[in-house]
Amino acid sequence: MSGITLGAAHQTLRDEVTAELRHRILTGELRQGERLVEDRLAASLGVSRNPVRESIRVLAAEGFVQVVPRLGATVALLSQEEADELFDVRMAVEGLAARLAARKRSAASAELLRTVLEQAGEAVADGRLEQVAALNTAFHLGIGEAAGNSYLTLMMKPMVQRAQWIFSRTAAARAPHSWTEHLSLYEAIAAGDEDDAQARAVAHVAAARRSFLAETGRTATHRND
Amino acid sequence: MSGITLGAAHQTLRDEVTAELRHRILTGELRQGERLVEDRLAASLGVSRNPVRESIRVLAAEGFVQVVPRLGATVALLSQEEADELFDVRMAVEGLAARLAARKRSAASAELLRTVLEQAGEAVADGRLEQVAALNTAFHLGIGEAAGNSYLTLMMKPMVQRAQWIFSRTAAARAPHSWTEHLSLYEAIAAGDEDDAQARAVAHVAAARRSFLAETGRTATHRND
DNA sequence: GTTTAGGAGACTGTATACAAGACCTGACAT
DNA sequence: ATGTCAGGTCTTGTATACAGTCTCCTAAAC
Repeated sequence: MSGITLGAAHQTLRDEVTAELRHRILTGELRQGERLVEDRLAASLGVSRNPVRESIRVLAAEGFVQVVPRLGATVALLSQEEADELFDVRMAVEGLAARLAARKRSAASAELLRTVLEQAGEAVADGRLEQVAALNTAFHLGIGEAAGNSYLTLMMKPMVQRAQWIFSRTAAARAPHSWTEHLSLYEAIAAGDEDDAQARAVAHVAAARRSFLAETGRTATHRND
Repeated sequence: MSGITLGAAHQTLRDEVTAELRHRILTGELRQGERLVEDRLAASLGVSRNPVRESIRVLAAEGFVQVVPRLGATVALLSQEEADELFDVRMAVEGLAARLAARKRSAASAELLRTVLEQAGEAVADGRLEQVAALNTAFHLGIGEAAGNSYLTLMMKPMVQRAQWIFSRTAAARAPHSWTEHLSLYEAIAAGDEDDAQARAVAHVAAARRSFLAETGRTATHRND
């Protein structure tokens, strides 16, 4: 009955399947545009089609999968334009998250972010790229949590994962630089400086965008006036 | 085999069920915290449990439903705090949408928005409140479309519907005023003035928040510095 | 009177079965 | 050579069946 052996923190097969499929998409094991055939996935995961179907619906709502009735599901296509579009949204949303986090200044959240920063420092030093990516996601989501806005949190989870998806395609060369920015963003939040926190979050995403555009070798068609 | 008779634009029962459940939640026919028992819903809709289950997963990802493994699904609770939180997110996201829409200035989108404004004027005059609400949603989503950012569009759909959900609980007294704001927002977008468009969108949401807080009789604990 | 074991009922989670639509192939007609 | 039509195969959509878990009620024990 098994075949998946992941976190084991989940209580239902459905959740494991969702996590596993999301993982396969994020890591590129399932490539963009690839067809998701329920039978095959069910067999490869050792479950029936039902959990798979429900997972696919969730992933579709999160934007990782595109479903066309009666034609099936495919891994969403993430064109350069769509990837670029995501940065616009992230600047707005993560900027807000940073501002609210700075406003709230929760001690527990600060503690969490500090821990993530610490672990990330080690992971970067050791060159554990996969873990760096995971910690990056954790940091951004941690800010979302710190904002203390439940809907924002709900929205940010797929958004940040989607961003990670984009970056998994490009090299992690920017990682050290990125964590410097994270640190100063954390400090702005901990200091309670809303404007500074928002500005740093926006700048961080903007820097990521520039890096992304540079690595993918595209000239910015984006109007930046 | 039927029981639902809605738009008929859908191709699968699952989509109809999702739309119907969402509708029942938005209209309050399914009340907050109410348990969603799969058997009962399936029977009441004349379908089997499968489409219902998949719908519930989608609605959970959209934030309308809360699912606890093995305990079942309930209509999400929308506390005053959470409702208030939503306004923060909307200001950020809809502000961005308005800015991008102004940047893009698509003729087709302008046409759509104009049509919605026109119909809304009539609906308000005739006092067709339900249609006013639907047109309100259409207008906001139309701006999302006009922004030409696919991820933003994906995100805005549940967000705007959630906002409508909140307002369905309060009187529609603000409607005429709201549509005046919509008009000027449309004009700013059509004129291509990004800053103005964003500002008007943010102001519109802020006005809605004030109205909401006033109607629900809460003093703003929100720090507005 | 309070507490706790146990069992019936209700509901969710998962699997399997069946129905219907979409696609591909190849033969046949034009 | 192109088109199109029939049949078969593959896949999705929906229904049904079964297993496991939670809840709640009852009754016995202290």
